[in-house]
Amino acid sequence: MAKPPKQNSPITEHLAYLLAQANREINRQLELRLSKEGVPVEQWRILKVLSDGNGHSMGELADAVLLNHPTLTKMIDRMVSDTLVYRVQDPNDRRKVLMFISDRGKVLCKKLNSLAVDQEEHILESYGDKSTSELKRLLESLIDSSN
Amino acid sequence: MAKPPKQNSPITEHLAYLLAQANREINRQLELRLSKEGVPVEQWRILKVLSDGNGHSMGELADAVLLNHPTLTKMIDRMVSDTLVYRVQDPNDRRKVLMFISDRGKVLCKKLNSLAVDQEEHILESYGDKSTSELKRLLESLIDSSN
DNA sequence: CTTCAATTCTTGAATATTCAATATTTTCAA
DNA sequence: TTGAAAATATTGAATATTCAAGAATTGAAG
Repeated sequence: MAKPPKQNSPITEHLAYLLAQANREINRQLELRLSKEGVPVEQWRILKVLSDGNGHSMGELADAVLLNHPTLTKMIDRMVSDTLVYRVQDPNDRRKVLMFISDRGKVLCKKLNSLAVDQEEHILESYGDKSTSELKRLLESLIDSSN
Repeated sequence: MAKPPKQNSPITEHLAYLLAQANREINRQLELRLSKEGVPVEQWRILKVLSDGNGHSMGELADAVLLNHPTLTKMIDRMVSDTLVYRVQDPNDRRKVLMFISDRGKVLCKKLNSLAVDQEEHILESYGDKSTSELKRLLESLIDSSN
């Protein structure tokens, strides 16, 4: 018996495409809210990571906020100008720079957090509690299995 | 009774972050494979959409491949130089440009498809059949509910 | 018909990102 | 202890993306 003709799946069925599409849409919505404070999503991520009050090296930060090093350096330059964060040389390893959040940064971060929470709540409403937590679980496990 | 203190969820728990992280990782893997043919992911998407043989307008394409118009125009310029695609003015609406895939584009697209299929199979292996289809389902539904 | 608004695509300037190279410091082997 | 290799962050040039404006065409109201 002949093989069935291998139908060429449209791009919309690829996992990579669905992820890109969903990411784009959710990110667009988040951007929209954060733009109320004139802050790009990446800066919110940076502030959020630093808001534990500890110093974080640039490399650590770059991993955490999904930016590569040079891009992060330049974004941090802007944030330092805006006095949202500041640099301190790591006394234990002087190759490293430790980043800290400023008081002004903390205030801004709180505002941004509540804008972001707004969005999460909006998603919960339209998409459902159960779907959301299931989706999160699956995404975490996908990320795990990719390492 | 006092409310429990609202603990500030770390960024890694936000849906927007998980999506960005998963997208980044899967995209990185796909890029790696497609780089064997020296083609960026977006160009593969373009070729794949055009490989139905029909003409697609720039606006339609931009939506389909998740690029904004000027970025797409410039990428298409490159692909025209490489004779992978070509432009035809839409006879029914001369504001529009219809994009078509060339024979050379078709040949390349086939090679790229098999590289992409490799990746999907790799994901299926490490992540599982069931999780994958469930994740796809949830992503589709999230995208739906966002419109 | 004519005109004005809307649609579609492209262009050029401003901005952002990336790659490769550099500077500094640490690590570790000889 | 010295010197080479690795790790960390930044810089500058090359590249890519985005925003705002422009050109061409269509649609539609008066």
